[in-house]
Amino acid sequence: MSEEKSNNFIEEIVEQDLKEGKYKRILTRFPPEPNGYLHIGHAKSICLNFGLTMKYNGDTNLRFDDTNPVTEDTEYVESIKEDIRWLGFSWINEFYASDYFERLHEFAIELIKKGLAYVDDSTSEQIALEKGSHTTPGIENKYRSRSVEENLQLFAGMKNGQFKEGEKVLRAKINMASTNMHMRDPVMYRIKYAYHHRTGDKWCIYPLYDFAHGQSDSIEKITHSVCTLEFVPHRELYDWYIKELGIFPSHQYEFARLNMTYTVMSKRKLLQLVNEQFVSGWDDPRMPTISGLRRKGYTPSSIRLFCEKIGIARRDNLIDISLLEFCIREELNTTANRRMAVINPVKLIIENYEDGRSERVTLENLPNEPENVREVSFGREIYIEREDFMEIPVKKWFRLAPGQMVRLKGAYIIKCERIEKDQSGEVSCIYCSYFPESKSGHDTSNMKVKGVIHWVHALDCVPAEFRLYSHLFKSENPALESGDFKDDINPDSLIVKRGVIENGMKTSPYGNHFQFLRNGYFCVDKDSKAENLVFNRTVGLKDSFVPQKKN
RNA sequence: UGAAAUAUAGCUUAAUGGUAAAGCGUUAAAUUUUGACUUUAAACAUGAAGGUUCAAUUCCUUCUAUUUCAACCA
Repeated sequence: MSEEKSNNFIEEIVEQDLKEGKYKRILTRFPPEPNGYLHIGHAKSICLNFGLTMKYNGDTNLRFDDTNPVTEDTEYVESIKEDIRWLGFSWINEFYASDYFERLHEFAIELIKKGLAYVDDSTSEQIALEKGSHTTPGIENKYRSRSVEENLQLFAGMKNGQFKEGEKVLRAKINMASTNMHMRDPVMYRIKYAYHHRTGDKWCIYPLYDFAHGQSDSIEKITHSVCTLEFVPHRELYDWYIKELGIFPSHQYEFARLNMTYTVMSKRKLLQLVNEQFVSGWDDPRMPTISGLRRKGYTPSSIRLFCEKIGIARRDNLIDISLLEFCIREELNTTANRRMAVINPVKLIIENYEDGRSERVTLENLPNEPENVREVSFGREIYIEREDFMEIPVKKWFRLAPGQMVRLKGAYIIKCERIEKDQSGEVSCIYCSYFPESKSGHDTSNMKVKGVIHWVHALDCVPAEFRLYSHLFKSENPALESGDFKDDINPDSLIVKRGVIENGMKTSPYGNHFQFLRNGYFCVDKDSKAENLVFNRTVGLKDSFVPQKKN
């Protein structure tokens, strides 16, 4: 009974290749650079790469693209592995581009010997200048015609530390007039006296992305090397190295990267938000990182569902963040236990309810599971949400207002008799009467009320901190804003509230998900302690109530 | 003044040389002890111009718009 889902264009290619017998088995790879945390855009790529080989019975390698020792770190390696596992995927091999430094070095020598690579003594500025522009071809410099022997000798010198950083590079000899800038004698190796997180001080020359990625794919015999659209112009070079080296022909296919409203996806910008402390860290719940979403209360399956829903194509896109929110609501609606929490409390006293009396009322943990219940304490003094009372109600106001009646969820119908205000004019207490025969489950009152509100017994509750998150940025596409993207940060992206919650929540461990009735889905934050419960709002409930103008 | 990629409802993704489909979002209504969920309904699309054709969103040409490309980053 599964609904037909059409293949995306990469699945079409894979099916075709399999059908034609081009490959017996496919192999993909996920190639992160360990210089930052994974974000929801990476999740799209992960779901694609691993999803492809799950669907077509192949394997996926995890390969760290660690060719730039100055920005990379093992902290990132560990977080990346954790995030992929958490998303529910497992790789068959864990590889590192640095595993291939020896091989890559041999490849470079091979190209020098073929007369296809040369050592250039120019400065980076000179090289950039000689590259020309989109409209003018580049020019060939004097080092381009060095002999094979000289190149071999100089490259050995580079490797052996005879030159300073920036003094020399190894370049491929391709075509300085190509319309593709990447083919104008791209740099293959540069000198860097930097400690590498895996190879230590063994090397002082490091290959660039283009000279490492395709060959790494080839060494691993990757059949389908999937990446994002910015790499389209690199494909010609990717193919060139593979062809000239005569190695296994991996193929590159590109899809459009994910963009999402009200957030940024560039690692550079995310790093800036962390470093400049606009957020508390990579796992701040406002970050679009996997770890941030996890802390905010997103589940692996909700993220996978999201990735499935956004699809794979080649056109630029800006996904509405409401789709992500839909995916987590849909799941949590069926799995998250209901609890009552009052985030912005105001006291309510039921004057005709005997002082000192209390009783237990029964509430469902999950709708549609009538057996699955808990008991909650009820009494004369309770807290309700400040927003559930309006002194001068708007039209179609179903909640509490002077003289108006409402049901307390799972308990009685009450009627607002009068209110009390403090010096500042704010409501400090709401006085009500209740109808004893209206008790939930035993209601003989025959009364009908439109509104049902949640509440917490004042004598049997615990204080709690609620962290209410909203969009990190004010505009839909912060990347498009001119000037500093940080000026667009939403000052209200985190609002901390102190309220109360029904008793019995003290021992909920980190990560547990709840629906706080009428307030939204929340999870226990890692900062939560028995003395100070902390809940993160994962996402609010849909709210179709739009206040009309006052009556 | 270059090259490449892309263009289907508000967003995302389908499909087809012959009635353009779905999810999200939006708007109504029903239901409801969560103004949630659920159910029902509604509105909204093939960038433009030519050409081939009985018939073009699909094929061809041109135009326009958007994105990407000149790091010793990936």
